[in-house]
Amino acid sequence: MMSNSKLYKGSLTTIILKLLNEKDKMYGYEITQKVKELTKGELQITEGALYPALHKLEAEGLLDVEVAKVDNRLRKYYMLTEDGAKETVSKLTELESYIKTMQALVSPKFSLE
Amino acid sequence: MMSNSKLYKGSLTTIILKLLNEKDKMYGYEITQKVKELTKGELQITEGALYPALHKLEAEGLLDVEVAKVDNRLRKYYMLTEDGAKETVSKLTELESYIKTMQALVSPKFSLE
DNA sequence: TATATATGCATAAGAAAATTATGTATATAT
DNA sequence: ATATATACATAATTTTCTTATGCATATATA
Repeated sequence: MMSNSKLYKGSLTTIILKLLNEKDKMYGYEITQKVKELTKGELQITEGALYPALHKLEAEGLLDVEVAKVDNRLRKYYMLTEDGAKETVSKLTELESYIKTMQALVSPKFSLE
Repeated sequence: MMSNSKLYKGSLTTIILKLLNEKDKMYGYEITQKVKELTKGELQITEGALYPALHKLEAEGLLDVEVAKVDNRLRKYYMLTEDGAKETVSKLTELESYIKTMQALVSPKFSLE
């Protein structure tokens, strides 16, 4: 995670889960490139943040891993488990809620009801 | 800061600055109540997060402080400095950018250009 | 009258999630 | 030959929060 904003703290898990929800399996480096592409370079996921996050999600049983060798280089493909798919929905709901809450705080026109 | 979500990390400074941009001076406890009201209880700022954050903003020269005694109880009123007003604009721009970026990541229809 | 709740501040210990710096290794372009 | 891209990993440190605790006064309630 690297950007000029501190707001992304806490968002990495949500991002990983969402990407894996759209593409059934991805490897670490691929995730960093996809995020860079989707955000036009605005958000660069650092390896020091990404790999520990992937390991944690795997340890929690939200991701399964599958090792492959491509062009003589190692790749670790990650995919959502059933629990991971549920957690993705939950995280996306949280994100939506967060955005609404922040809009209510900073722009009165978005008041909550 | 206390809620069902972990996404609020990094948002507290933005919230404080924005509230002080709308009301020229506020004290800590008042900020916690205002946030609770605006978010319908969704977001509860804890004292352990708020007071250190206020002290840090003061140390950075973004806030000025003014002590008052009301009903025999102490209040520390905080207000934006000139730098604080500039930083508020910057933080709100960051928040807007964060929301757009996250929407681009989680909902393809909000792609960045 | 005792006691809980609200108001108002503060800090310390610990956890979570990043940043920054390293390290290893292969493939490809200059 | 050398830099850049691909691909993984971890360790030290920093930031920001949670949880717990402490002090003190005012007010509502049992």
